[in-house]
Amino acid sequence: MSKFSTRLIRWHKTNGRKDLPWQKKRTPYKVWISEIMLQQTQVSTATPYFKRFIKEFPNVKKLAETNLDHVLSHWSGLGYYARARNIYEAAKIISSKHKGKVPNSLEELISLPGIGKSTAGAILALGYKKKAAILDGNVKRVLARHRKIEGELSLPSTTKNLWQISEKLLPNDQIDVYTQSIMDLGATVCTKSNPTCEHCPVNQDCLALTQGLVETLPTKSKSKPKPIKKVFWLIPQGPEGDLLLEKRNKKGLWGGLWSFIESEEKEALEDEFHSRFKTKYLNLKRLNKVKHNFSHYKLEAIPYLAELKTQKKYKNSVWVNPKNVESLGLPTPIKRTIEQITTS
DNA sequence: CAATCGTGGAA
DNA sequence: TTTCCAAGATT
Repeated sequence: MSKFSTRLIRWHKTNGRKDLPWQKKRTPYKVWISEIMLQQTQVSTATPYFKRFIKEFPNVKKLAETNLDHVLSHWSGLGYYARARNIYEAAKIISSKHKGKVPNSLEELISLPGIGKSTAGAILALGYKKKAAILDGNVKRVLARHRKIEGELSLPSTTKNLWQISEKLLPNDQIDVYTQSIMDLGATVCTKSNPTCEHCPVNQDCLALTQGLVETLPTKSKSKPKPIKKVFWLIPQGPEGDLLLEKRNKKGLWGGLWSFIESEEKEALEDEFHSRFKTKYLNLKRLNKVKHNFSHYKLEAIPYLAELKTQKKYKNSVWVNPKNVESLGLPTPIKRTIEQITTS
């Protein structure tokens, strides 16, 4: 039986994915952008975002020369917006300290914001064909099954163990093909549910398959119930129908994106309104409740449209035509609420 | 170490 | 309908 890596590389020639948008004219820059977009994100979701992003920011220089709002507008709807903030900050660092060239060492890559050990490994292996290990969700699942690693995935000890295995399996040649192959195997064969082990190139010595543990590995920790957060949104509307959005703090949820005035108490929201606008709204219209699931809590928002006689300028705020918000970085529930307004 | 940080699709 | 989780990093 040939080596694990040899079998994977061979399997990739006929079964691997080779036409993903970031695989065409592959460059370290494209590998970097795609790896960030694909963090905790499925290929089908990231694909249209990647195409748009590369078209707008074809290289590090273009990215470094723009502004954060512009970057966020191209990330709107993709989630985990710290990734966009970090990508922009990293681009400026690469531009100023690395002459616009994506670094090719593990230490330099990891020192950049948003790039951890796995993403750095992917950039090295796929972008520079340098021997480096990755450990994403796919690889964790493949290795946990193949080597029968029964510890909970969330435990640092398990992660450490899997890193060692991942590094030990690396081939000396065709590291780029191998890296792509093990990800493809996890994505298409060694899937979390209904894996097709009969098509697996390393099924001969897979301990999970031999011992009937494929369905139970990797071991996942039981998740806690998500709390529900209830908020009210206030949406000032000018006489022409424009809406007032305000920029959220750079840190935290939806950092740097445009959102509505928010409070957990409706009274506090009205107080906020009076202190800021020094006027009474003509009408207060309750819109449909908005439900949204985050990774760590559930949000229920009740939006109120507050019609104003005039629209003045306010700090960190912008009046926008609700039919023309494409250029703004908007969280998905905010975008949906605006659509609710335009179609009502 | 545990919590935080989005979203859409699959089951 | 609800739960789970997908090419993780940061604090």
